[in-house]
Amino acid sequence: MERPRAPRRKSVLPNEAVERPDRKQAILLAAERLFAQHGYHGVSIRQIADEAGVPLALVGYYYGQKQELFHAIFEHWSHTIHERLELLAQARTQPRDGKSLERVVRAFVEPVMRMRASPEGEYYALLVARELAYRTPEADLVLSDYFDPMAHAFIDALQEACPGSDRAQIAWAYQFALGALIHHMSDQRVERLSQGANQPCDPAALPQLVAFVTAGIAAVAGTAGKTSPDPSIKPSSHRRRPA
Amino acid sequence: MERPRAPRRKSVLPNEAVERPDRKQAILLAAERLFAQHGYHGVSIRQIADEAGVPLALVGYYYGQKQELFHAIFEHWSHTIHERLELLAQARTQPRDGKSLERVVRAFVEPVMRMRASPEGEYYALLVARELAYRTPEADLVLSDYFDPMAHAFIDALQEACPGSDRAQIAWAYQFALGALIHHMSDQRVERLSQGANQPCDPAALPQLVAFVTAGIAAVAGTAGKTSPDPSIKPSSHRRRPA
DNA sequence: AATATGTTTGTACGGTCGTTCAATAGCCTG
DNA sequence: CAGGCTATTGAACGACCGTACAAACATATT
Repeated sequence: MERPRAPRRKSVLPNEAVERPDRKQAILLAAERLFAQHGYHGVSIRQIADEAGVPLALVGYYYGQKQELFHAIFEHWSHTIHERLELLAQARTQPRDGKSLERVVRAFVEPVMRMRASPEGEYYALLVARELAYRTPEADLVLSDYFDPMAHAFIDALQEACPGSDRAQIAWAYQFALGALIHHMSDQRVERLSQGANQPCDPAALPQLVAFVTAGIAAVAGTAGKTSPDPSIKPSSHRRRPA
Repeated sequence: MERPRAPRRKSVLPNEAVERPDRKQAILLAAERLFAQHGYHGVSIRQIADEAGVPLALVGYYYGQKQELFHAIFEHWSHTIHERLELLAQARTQPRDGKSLERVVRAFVEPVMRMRASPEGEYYALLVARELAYRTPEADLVLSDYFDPMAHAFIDALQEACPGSDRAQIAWAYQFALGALIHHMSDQRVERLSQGANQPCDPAALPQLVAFVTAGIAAVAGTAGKTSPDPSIKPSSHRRRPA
């Protein structure tokens, strides 16, 4: 009855040098690339099989239904989420000072930017950016399984770094920050709009994004940009003050 | 040969009180809603026809190919882009002062937020948020036709409001700001993540988003948050300075 | 009444979709 | 060699897809 979902790859290894190509992973990579480029409904299993260079039926053999193949992509990258959480935990152990907020923001932004180094990471980032915007129950499931815990951890850390801030406000700020990050990952217009000055994958964008998000969150949290233990700066009201 | 694309609605009106429902617009509204919810490839023409309460063939009669129907949605809302550009032009006539940047940001954010008042506007905003992330040639065409001119106008205005700023940096900042806005329009997780405190359409989010984007752009532009003619605040270096 | 023009429909074509299944091939264990 | 297990394959199923078309209908003009 049950489909042999995850066939083990040679429990003992007699002649590993045969170098049989890993067709299962080839399917996953092809699916990742195509889903990222054209969306879930824009890609057929036949296209995925062709892209991976395997016969059609092999896709179903390894991953079952189309939706399970889609889910397997996120499962395959789930370790990156744990890495982000570890980095966040490290940032949280640092002593509270004026740079706490920026440290949390860096833990939020930098791992994602690093992912773009490899083409597969680029495709995965694009996939996340695309499917986060959907409101289907399927996407919602992936979201709550993989991304909601991380979001809560970041919101908590941001609130810690912005003393006296309201959690609801921080939740708004997190939404805006996530939007800036996600759209940066998927946007290609910046080259056109900057008249060729900016490249979509330019690493020079990282400090700009960190500065943008840090200042934005600080503004929403009602601080003047720096926080806590420095009493020489008073946030006056809780909106920035013009001249 | 030619398909009668836009049949005129009663050149003379003999008995207007017959109240024949506008089926053509019903199709457009249904397409808008379904495309926004499930994406272009996730919706069939038959679903659209059912949702609109018209027979299948009527969709093709009025709008031709599926892609033309999709394009018609953006054409239907193109007036909102002109309104945003007018609002921006108004903001640009104001005298240059410390609030110039915030005025431009408001012209950028407020019309979009107002669109959410009506359900159709909500769907259109969702549709834009979804299709902007795509990299298909079709989406790119819609983008460059309708949204690139507006983006250039806003980048110019932002640079004006941030004296001494680099246009390439402003282009990055615009990308981040657009991401924050777009994701705010399409996100529904904020209710979960704020533990019920924030509603997706809460008008209270507007000042938060304005504050976030204004401070973020100012930070990227290298100013301390306020700009120009006030010499009492010096931007020190071009990164915010911690305690 | 006859005609012209635009609107509405049922129906059907060829094609692609996701999924399934029986059959084959390779390999390790008896 | 026989057996059991996994991997692999081609072919086919029913369902749905986008599109087209000719007939029926309504309305205004001749």
